[in-house]
Amino acid sequence: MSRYNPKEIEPKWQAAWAKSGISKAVDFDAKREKYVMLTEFPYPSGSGMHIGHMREYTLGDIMARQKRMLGYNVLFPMAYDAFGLPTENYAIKNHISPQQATEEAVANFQSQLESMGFSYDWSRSFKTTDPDYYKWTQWLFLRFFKAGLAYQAEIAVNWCPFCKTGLSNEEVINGRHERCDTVVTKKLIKQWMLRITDYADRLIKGLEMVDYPSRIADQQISWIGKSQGAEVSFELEDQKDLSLKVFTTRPDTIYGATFMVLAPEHPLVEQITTEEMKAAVKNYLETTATKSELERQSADKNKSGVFSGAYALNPATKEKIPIWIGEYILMGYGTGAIMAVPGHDERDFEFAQEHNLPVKYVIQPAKGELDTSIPFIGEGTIINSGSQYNGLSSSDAREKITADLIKSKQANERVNYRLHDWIFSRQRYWGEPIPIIHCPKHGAVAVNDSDLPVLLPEVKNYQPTADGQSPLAEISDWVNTTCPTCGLPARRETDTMPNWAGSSWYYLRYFDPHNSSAFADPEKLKYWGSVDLYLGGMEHTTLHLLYSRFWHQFFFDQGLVPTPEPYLARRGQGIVLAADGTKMSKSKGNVVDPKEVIDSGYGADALRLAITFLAPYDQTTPWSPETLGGTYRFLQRFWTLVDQYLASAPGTNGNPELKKIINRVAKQVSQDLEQMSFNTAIAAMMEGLNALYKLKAEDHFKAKDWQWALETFTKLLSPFAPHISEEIWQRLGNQHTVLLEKWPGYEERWLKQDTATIAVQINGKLRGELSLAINKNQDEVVEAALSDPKIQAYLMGRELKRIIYIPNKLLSLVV
RNA sequence: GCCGGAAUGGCGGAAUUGGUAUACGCGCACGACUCAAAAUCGUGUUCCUUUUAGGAUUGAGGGUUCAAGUCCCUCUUCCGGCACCA
Repeated sequence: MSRYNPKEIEPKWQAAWAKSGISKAVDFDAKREKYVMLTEFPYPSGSGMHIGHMREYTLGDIMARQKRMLGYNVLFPMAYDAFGLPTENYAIKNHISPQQATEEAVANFQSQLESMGFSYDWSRSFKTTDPDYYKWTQWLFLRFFKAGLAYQAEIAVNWCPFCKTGLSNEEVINGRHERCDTVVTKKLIKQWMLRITDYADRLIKGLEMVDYPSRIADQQISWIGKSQGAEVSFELEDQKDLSLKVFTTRPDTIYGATFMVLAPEHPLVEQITTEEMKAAVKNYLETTATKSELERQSADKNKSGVFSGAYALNPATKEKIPIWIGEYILMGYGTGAIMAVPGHDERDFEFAQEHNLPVKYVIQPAKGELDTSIPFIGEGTIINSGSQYNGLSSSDAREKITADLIKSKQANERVNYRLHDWIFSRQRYWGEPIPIIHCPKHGAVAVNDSDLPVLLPEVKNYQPTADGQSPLAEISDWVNTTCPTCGLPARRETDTMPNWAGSSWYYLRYFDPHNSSAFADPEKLKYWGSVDLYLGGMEHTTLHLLYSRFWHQFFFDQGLVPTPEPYLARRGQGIVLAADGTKMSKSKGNVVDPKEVIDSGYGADALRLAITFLAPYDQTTPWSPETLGGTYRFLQRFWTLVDQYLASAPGTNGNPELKKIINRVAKQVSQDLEQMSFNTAIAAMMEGLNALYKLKAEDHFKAKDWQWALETFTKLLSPFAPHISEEIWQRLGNQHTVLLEKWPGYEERWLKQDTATIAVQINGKLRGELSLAINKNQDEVVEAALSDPKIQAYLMGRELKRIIYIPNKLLSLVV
């Protein structure tokens, strides 16, 4: 009798698999179908990974392993996304270099991943910080630059005072930097930008050709925030040479525009403010400027404002309307100015009340009275708007008024996006240098492709500076260079790329990780194509996932990749919370370290099963150590059953029950894996094992199919718990690995039952059960039911009105 | 406020898409083994009652149907995303 001891068998098989290279993907393999399975590559931070991170990797590993058994040429790689703020901040805190911090973290991550037994093709691994890799990140950036999609602009960016760097909109969550939780301020700096807004429509449309869950697609669509409307010009009363452009989705309400509001940062504020109002406006601008983004958003949505003293002319009514300045108008959206229609917009209504401005209603609800104590937001019938529009429905009026304004050249159709261009520079050390040289004569010039990579110099001092300059600016022998165009002295760009740069194209590098003459060989790009299944966190939906789709679509347009979308299917796993239902975090001390679980004796297999069995993969669930006990017991029970079998004499009898049990499990597990219903697949195996135990208690391994049954069960278990499966497979007398065995099919003939349990309902209530031979017809079943004394009692003296029979399942009698 | 998702035993969760609600696991109870405990094995476990039986039950209320966790209407709560976006 042997004991199940994961500590002994797991390291043994991990070493054996590494040696035999069973996880290697084969380029251009013609024999088998290919399958590209990706899980997001991790950011190697100092604190290591907890079991929550392992959920994604475990699920990916199960899928990859099963696809191999189904005969696919599986590409299942892993790499490290090592540039970026957390590593750098960690290095600063611990007084080590980011290079060293990265190396240590990667070593730790690697050993964590290996201890889980994941079947990655490690020969395709890399770090985004490898010069061989970021050479191509820089090269790809220059494609954007040469296509005019990377440009410099001086804008007020989100500035993290802790990390001392500018951030993209996507990195600011509730007014805070998503990496360090510091409240973000605004700072005016010259930034590199990527024109992601050029791809806004494509990013929405592209979702139609991929299989993403609706919550992911919806989130991207609402982040892009497309809205259709018109840009209307308002003339200024005293300065006829100037006009004020506003964006509106409701041109039908233009007759109700009784004032205008500009964002405090609007460029026209200074020009239009009258002498008398100068002091008040100046005062107002100063107060709003000191507020952080968070304060400005959360200050009870107040409707503060100041009158500029100037007036505009409403193009529809030709009336003179006052121009105000208010912080509820955002410079970053539309034109940074609005026509205020207090009768039909809640915010404008509040502003009008606050500052005693007139309210005019131009739409009447189709039903009921107009309530003039609140704004009316809905659709209805036009009133007070000139004879050509009055009486029209508001939607018809919207079209007609827009058309008329366009005809008189007072408006244009316009589509607005909430998405902004991607702020792409960081004033930090630990990132890819932006491969640009600033020449006094030629401006920003691309580094020659042949001079790539622009190596990140190793320096002693890499702390961020408060003045908005990257620490690279202080390294004069690196900064000073010559212009690639004219050879005159010039300066290197000192900003670096955000950590989203390297991750925007890494999946392409897996296809050809060691190529030194191209980011990937076009033939390999063609062979591997797109990622078939991409598993990752929901938190990346509007960050990495959106960014990398944008890069890919641009590459497609440039002819660099053969596919229009990078990821054919995306699935997002749910978060594993701590046992108390809160988020696992190092500061709370509730993090569960996979290594500790493994070393405590449960082993990787039981942990893999527990993570998977916990709940549906896409559901956020608290971790439960008790589940781990359950999955360990399950493995142990399987081990013991095999052990008992090996100690028994070879069987000779036939027993179809074995065929039935195993076929049932094979069917359930196969179907569940197809639908990624991992938890029920494990439940099916547990049920199967229970049934095997019951059978064993009856026949004591006398049946001759036990060898086949146990082997098949091992195959089914192997994607989930590979170590124990491999060990048992060998103990059952097999020489070669179980991991490349053919995935077990199932035969329907074994799944057929010879008796059916038929539920009998009377007036919708369950009143009895009949155990009958299968496929009886309705009359036979009714007859059987009527002869059942229990059912007779219920039918006594009542008339049978209706009979509904669902074959082999249910008989419903209505009396 | 808007857009998604969810609510099922003491707990995590099943339910072939309208057909026997509570699979599987945890926990708990009892029993076996043991000097004892742990481990292991076996049995039971939705709730209520007047317990050879009956009744109720999938967040609440209504509806459709022979039949509803599943479909329709109204509402509550929770989670995620967006949010002064004109």
